[in-house]
Amino acid sequence: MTHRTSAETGITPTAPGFPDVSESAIERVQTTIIDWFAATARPLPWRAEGTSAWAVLVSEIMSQQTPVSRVAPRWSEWLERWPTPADLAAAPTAEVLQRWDRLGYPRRALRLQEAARVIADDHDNQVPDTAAALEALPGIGAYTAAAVASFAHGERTTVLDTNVRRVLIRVFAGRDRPTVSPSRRETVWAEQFVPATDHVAWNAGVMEFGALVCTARSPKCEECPLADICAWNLAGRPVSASKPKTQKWAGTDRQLRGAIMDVLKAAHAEAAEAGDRSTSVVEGVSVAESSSAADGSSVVEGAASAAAGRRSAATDAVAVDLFTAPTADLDDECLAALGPATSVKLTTMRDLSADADRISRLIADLVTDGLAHRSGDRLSLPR
DNA sequence: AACGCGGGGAG
DNA sequence: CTCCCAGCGTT
Repeated sequence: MTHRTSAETGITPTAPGFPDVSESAIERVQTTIIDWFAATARPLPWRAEGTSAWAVLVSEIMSQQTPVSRVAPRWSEWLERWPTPADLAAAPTAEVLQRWDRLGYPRRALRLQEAARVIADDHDNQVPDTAAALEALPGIGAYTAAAVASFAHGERTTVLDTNVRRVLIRVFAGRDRPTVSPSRRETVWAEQFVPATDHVAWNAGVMEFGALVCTARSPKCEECPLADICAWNLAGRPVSASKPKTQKWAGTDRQLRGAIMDVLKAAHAEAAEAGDRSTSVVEGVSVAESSSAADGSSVVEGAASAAAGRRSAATDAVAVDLFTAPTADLDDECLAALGPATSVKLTTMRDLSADADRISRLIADLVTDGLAHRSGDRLSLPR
């Protein structure tokens, strides 16, 4: 029996935004979602019988802000390469970032390896089985901790991702979309919807329901089994006035950081390709000042040689230069002459003209963040 | 609470 | 083009 307050007792006023909900409505929605999930759940690879808790944890980290369709291939490769936390803990970080591929937010890969080391060292290589213990690990917040505890261990937790929040807000609060991040009050409010039994099916089901039916962009209300009870639908699906402004991408620091990481990965791959097994890698990015390339021609030469890579006789290293030249100076013909690793990204950089200062700052940030390693004027993926 | 952080695919 | 995606950590 759920303890209720507010309307029934008159002691606590119903909080605006997170209204009190009747027991019958809760039970109706729970049953509908759980039945719907049993009938229509996608066969995601990490839902297969026998998936280890570690594999579930990896899937959750990879899925943070990344569509599951892009996660699946990387997830399979990771688990084949690093079947347990100890395997990942012992891996070279350069390889970890390389195999993270283009999932985005590569810092997640670093945090995942850190978590693996904590699990291997402090938890006997076993993924913690409570949300509280999981949340203490690097890169694991409230959502991921609850999800892993529920899906991998069967703990009754409140899983509150963007999908769940949207479903609950629409069905029970009649609003279009949740706020940017869940408040403490919303989290407490959401707990009442998790059933005493079948909570794993509820957690997975309501998340899946938000991903497939109650979607953000074009919700499929015509085929929604909750259409008759959904407060948002019954209210005529009002659209909230202001939405959070979208983040720019072209020309931003984030894009440039990604471009630098691309260069480092390409250099790393090229060094590996060259069979440099003993020293393992030697990659580098040297930041060249562009002031001497005002006429443009030397910029092209420099860029071309950078794309081709440069082999150092002394170390058999591959060096890649990242130039700070204005992209405007590179016409299409010149860009076509560039190698794939550098040219593609640099062409989309709007104001790379900016400055060596900017690139230097971002490189320093990457080193600080642990995404790059600096040795003299050479930059590489971290060991 | 607000911000920074990647990258891609759908509308 | 804009929006959105199984968020987290820092300020």
